[in-house]
Amino acid sequence: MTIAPFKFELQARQARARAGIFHTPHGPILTPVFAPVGTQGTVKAVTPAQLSELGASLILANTYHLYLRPGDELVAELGGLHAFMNWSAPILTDSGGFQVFSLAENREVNDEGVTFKSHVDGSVHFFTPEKAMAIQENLGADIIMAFDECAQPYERQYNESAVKRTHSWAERCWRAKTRDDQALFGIVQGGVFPDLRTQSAHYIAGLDFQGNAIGGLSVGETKEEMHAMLEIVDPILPDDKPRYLMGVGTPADMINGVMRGIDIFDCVLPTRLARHNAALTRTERLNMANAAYSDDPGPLDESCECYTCRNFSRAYLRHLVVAKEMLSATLLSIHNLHTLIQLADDIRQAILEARFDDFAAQFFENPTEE
RNA sequence: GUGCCAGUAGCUCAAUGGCAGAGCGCCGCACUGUGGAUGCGGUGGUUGUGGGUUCAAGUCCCAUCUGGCACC
Repeated sequence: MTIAPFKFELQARQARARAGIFHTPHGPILTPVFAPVGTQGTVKAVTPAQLSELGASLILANTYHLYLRPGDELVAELGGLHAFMNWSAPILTDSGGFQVFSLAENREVNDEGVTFKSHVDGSVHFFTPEKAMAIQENLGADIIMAFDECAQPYERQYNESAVKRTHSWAERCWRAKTRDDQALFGIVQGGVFPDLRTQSAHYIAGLDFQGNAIGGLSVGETKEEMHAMLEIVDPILPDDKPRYLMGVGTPADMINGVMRGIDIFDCVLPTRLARHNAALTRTERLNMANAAYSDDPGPLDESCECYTCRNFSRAYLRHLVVAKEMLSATLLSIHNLHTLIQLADDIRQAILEARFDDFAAQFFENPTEE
């Protein structure tokens, strides 16, 4: 594995918070960054052109979903994921580990890999670390993820064997990787248990990935538990590699994450909530189905400069939501993504200008949804 | 005009003479490496109207109103 096109350049730091640039073959990622999720090769309800306008610099896609449909080999034949979905900026593919455990049925795990039934058609499949690498190489994202075992996302069991398996799989991913134009990130697991997280962070750090991720958080544990795990893991992971907190989160989660050394975030929340009628601001959620907005002529958020807030009233958005018009998902997705992307950018500027402490303090002064 | 059928929640409909309910809607909540999904909670009634029988009537009887159908 060579490291050729990838370089993480740290530009500024304040306490544990960092601002940097991660260079990839499809351009730089300015961190901290929020990555919209486009599981099936599309950020739902939003066009690539709209994503660009939002300032998205990195988006996610998913190995499990694209392998099942339309198939990674087809994507490769059609020129890879960037060409297929017409997105020329960086892409990260998740390995499918999480989905195998959260979506697939009848899974059976052993040290070799995972057998599972497709949630699409019930067909049976077998994933191994090597297979997850091969699929991700066919897809061709800039950042690819190690295949991990996310220990029963909704349980809180002390699962040391799952952590050890994740380590062995991480090493197999590292060995199986063949392309040098993709960065491979390892994933720290260990649930809410300090000793497992410590052990996992040391192991993953030792494999010298081009970036490191923290998985298995924000799956039902408390905020205190999540923060504690980040504080344990952070000093162990190499300082000169980007750190990615998988699946997180809300505006407050992002600030809390940056305070604990995180550089990259992704979350389905802004786009999922948009499809479920909610608008996100930095401090609250507005349920746009609420009758209270039926005659409200103002924008979603007075201080927001997104396309939706510049052009549409709350009353109109509420009408679209109640009438179940598709445009409601698009306009709310644009707003919600803007909220998080802009927040990441503001955090970055604050770090670069050495005022992130004040920024965070000011944020938490106001009541938030937490 | 005569006969038959039907009137129960905003809508479509349940309910042996025995606590008037469901689905949808409406109001609200949840959603964190995405199933445009789903789950949860709440609001909701002079049973068309007026009498009567009965311990007890949405239910049985009488009258009446409205709608539908059939026949003159």
